[in-house]
Amino acid sequence: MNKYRSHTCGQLNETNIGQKVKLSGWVNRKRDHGNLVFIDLRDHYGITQCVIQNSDKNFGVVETLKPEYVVCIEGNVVARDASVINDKIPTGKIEIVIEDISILSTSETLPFQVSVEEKTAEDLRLKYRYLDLRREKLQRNMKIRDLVIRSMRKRMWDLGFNEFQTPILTSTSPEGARDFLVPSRMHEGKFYALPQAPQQYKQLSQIAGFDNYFQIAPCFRDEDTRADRVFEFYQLDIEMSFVEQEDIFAVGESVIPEIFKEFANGRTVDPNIPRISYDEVLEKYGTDKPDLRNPIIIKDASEIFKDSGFGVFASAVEKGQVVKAIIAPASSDKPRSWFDKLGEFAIEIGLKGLAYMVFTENEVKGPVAKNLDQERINKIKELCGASTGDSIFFVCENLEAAQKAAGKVRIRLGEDLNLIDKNDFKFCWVVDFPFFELDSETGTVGFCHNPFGLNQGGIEALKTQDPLTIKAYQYDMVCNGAEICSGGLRNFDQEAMKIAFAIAGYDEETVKTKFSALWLAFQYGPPPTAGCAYGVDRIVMMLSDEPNLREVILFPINQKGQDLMMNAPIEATEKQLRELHIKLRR
RNA sequence: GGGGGUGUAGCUCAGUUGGUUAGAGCGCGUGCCUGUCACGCACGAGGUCGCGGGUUCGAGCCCCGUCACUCCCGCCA
Repeated sequence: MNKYRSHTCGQLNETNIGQKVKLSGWVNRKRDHGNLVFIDLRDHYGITQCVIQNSDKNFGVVETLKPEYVVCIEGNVVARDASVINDKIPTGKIEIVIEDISILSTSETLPFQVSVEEKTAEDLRLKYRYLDLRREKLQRNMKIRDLVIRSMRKRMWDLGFNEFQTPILTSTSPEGARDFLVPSRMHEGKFYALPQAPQQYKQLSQIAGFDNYFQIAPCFRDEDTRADRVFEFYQLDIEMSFVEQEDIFAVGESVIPEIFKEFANGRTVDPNIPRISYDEVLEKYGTDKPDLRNPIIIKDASEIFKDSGFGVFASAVEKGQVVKAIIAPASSDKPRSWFDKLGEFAIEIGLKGLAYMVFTENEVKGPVAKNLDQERINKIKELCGASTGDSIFFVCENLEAAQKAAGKVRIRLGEDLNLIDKNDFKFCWVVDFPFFELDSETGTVGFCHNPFGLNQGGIEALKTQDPLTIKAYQYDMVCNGAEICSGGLRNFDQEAMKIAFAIAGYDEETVKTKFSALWLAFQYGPPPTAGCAYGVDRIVMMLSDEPNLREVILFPINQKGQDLMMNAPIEATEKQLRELHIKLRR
């Protein structure tokens, strides 16, 4: 028995009755009955009730205890009388009769209660994060985080992958997010960058011949935060050699959905993981990260409205716009106000309004139906698979805007009509992302994703096709409407790269300097490689059923990127700045 | 950079149409209580109503400005 404990606070049960034990932990609660005091002693593992009578020599000490004092208690494990058994905790059948107690440390009055799971202001929780972490929910979440990461590593190792650590102090990368820069002391005027991802390193590891690489890799991006986006986060980063797209999928599918199953805790995991093209998800779900739990599928009704009596849509279609139809199952009995609210929602998301028709028992109601002949109404009904009791909403815009808006309406209807099973996980791979995209500000063509990605159709496509129609071997894994993985096959043909970079507006010299390491390495026998990266924090967030990343990160920053506990960021001293050759502009 | 929400006791919140001394639960303090487990009972302390200005006989409440936190858009290959 060590000085502090023989058992933990979650360990003792009937089998220990009669034993003399030693426990250490925090005073979760004290219930003082005057001549009888109960202490709920808490540690990471659980809570054990300790009791003392006024006849005992230590009674006075126990009476002075306050919440969150740390104490060491020695005593006998005794059975609780049947009438006072606590079924809520595993140790509820026994209690410790205190024979000796020492106070290891004391606590001031708390800024918020640890033993009560009550809503607490975010900044207060973050300032006293170590107190917040003592609470049951965060203890549980951090435990899940550990187990998930442990499971990831084990599964990757079992598949024959090696984990390597890539540098944190590295070089800035020209494309992508804003970098965090670290000034160099030894090289005046030069800066390191923290990695947005180990992208180039992992490709170089494959050029180095390490066939299967993975890493639980820290990544840093200096972009505004969100509930599901923070400055620093972890990826399960993967790169493989001599593989095709399906090989990457096979690895992902034998790791990620399996981990979801492992931590499902009563929830279900759909074993079917469809591959859906980028074009198709936009058409059917109006987003590149569809929530497949939502059964609504968007349909294109442009042809039906062409030359129809519904003038607004007919003329819009004539001008090249499209009409998207979104079915709202079993909604015909919704009050007028429900339809009005959806109209307001439509305006919020930038639409002029939301047309709809309602299929009731005897008639078709709603603003669209009045101006449409029966044949067209039937066609729409058939198109959407609608029947009596359903309604259909219509969005009319140019293609991209219509898809996006219809996607938002689809999500809204899914929530409103309670169509989503919150206890289910549904995955899919979104494949065939575009290789190039039009920069909305400059109007020029640029890379859609990794500039070293492989395009479909090879050099031939690069030379002959309209760049914006070229697809990439680029894919995302999506779960319940959240992107949890992104990856692609890599280009390893330097000739093709030159052409691709030229289309994106880079001359060879620029590529050579900006991506010097990869560019040089590609001259020395690069293998075909592919990879992807899974968002570890997001996966833990989903498995913990939390809406915010801060709930699954040990010491998170706030929305403004400050660590309220450590007080970061903070001004540097004159000496530090001098050493770093930095002069502040005031 | 833009939009929404919130800000009242240590914590979570209520506060009516602008009207007396701003309330509740928890926590905290004191006392009582031998079977509680969110113990109970009694008493008590505790307030720059985020901050600044304005309207008014009178502002927690109305108006203007500002700050903090949070959610979203932009941004995030």
